Amino acid sequence: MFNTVEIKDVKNELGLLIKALRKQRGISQVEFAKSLDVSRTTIQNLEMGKNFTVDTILKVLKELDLLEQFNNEITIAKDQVVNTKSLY
Amino acid sequence: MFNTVEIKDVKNELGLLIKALRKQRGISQVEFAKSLDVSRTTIQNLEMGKNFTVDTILKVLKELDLLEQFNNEITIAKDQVVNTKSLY
DNA sequence: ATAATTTGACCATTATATTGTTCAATATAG
DNA sequence: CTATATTGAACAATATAATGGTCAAATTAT
Repeated sequence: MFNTVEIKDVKNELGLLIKALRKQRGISQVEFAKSLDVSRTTIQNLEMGKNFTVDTILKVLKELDLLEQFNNEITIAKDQVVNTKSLY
Repeated sequence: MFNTVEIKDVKNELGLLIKALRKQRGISQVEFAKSLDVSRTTIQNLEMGKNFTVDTILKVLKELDLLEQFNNEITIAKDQVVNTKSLY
């Protein structure tokens, strides 16, 4: 009835997205790892849905030129929450 | 000239966003930590811009009822990349 | 004002992410 | 087809995130 998404599933989807973006650039895990200055094991775990740190995913976003956009979105979201005093 | 966003800055902004969302709910770090089944130290580090794992941030999103939406967005993004064969 | 709560900081221990490596299976190139 | 490159898996060692605790400063309530 209620389709509750599991954290495990989200990590799997996230891994598949990163893998797809990497393949889109036509580079191997080894090359990708080098450009992020992390080990291939880290990339592999990330793509296979294992747990990992925000540092790793942010390095990925930076390499894919998505870091600035991501930062803008969370900054805007933050400012909205901060500046919106509840009226009740 | 080029305003390059640092990973450190993004973690800071992310921490401030989580903190703002928690305050919006009017709950303390202790209460928030309990509802996520993590320690207060983890919440504090997260809010103070330290490094943390995706498991932690996904627990936050789940508690804030944002996990399903986040999952949808990355799934759609993934499918777009996978199904878009380059025409060149 | 004081009392109570919350938060930032620090510390030691435990849990686990990261690293570097090897190997077999798979995919890609020749 | 064969040769090469890539990937998934497993492992031990290292780095570091998570935990549980204390304390002082700051915030909030009374």
